[in-house]
Amino acid sequence: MFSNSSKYALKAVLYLAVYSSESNKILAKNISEPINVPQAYIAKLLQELSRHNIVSSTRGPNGGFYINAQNREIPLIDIVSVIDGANRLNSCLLSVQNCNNEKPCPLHSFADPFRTDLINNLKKNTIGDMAKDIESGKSFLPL
Amino acid sequence: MFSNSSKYALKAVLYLAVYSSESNKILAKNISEPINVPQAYIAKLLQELSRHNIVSSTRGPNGGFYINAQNREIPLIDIVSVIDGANRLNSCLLSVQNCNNEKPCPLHSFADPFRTDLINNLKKNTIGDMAKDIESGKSFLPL
DNA sequence: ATTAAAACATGATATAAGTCATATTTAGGA
DNA sequence: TCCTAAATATGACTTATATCATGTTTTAAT
Repeated sequence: MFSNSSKYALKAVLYLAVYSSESNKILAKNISEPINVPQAYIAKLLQELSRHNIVSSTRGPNGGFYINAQNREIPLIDIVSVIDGANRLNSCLLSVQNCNNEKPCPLHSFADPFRTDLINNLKKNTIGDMAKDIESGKSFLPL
Repeated sequence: MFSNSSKYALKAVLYLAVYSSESNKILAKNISEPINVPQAYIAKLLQELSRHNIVSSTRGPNGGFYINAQNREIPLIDIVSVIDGANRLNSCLLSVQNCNNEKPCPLHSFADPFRTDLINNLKKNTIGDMAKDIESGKSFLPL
């Protein structure tokens, strides 16, 4: 579904959304441990997200990564799109070229409502929305 | 979601279910073209499925692969399990260890009902069921 | 029996995904 | 202004997945 990289990126961004701010930046190496992802790897992913203005960062002493008000409004789908490419989620379960409701592959009816709904949720829900869920105890971040 | 190998395997099995029989075996190289999969690769996958009694085969002249009545009753999930392993479908969207309804990850509610549904469908529907759908024009096999 | 056609088994190669390491650039504080 | 802490950029390495190739065994027909 998602690549490992996207999963890591989502976790890291949500961690930042909950625990960081403009006045409380977090180092890549300090994100690594709580979300259980190798630090060099998460650093690389955060750099990529930073380049696309999905997370914020400053270099030098007291620098680090953080989520600002503007980042908070970004929908989750953008994270996945940057890391995995925009159309990874669009392909049919059997990777049949023109699989659609008119000419469905044999598994189309099992999967299509699922994927459509998932994509809509990823478009609708922002980083900030998810952070609120975590803060209110509706959902949990590992570990 | 599925690996390419599983997708190929599913396509090949469904192709056999529609076009083969005990008296009409099909060569690996003749499956390759209609389902758009390299022939050496599909041969390997069919051998694996044959070892697990999901497809039938006989060697020698007039041999080939085919689906018999017993194979026809096998649920689709078995194909995926043999190729991808049993628990690939079970993991949460973020690969959070103990993600469940009590302690859901932030994306749990987006994905869980659908994954459950997909798995149930793969368990419930057999190779024969899918073949019927194709034969009755309810669904289509590439190309 | 001999031969040929096919699956079967095994391993080699290629490509992509994931992980790690190092050097460079930027920014703040002494 | 100089030093240090951090992100950034780049590339090397590792592992998993996908693909290809070759030799071996089984089966049926002659």
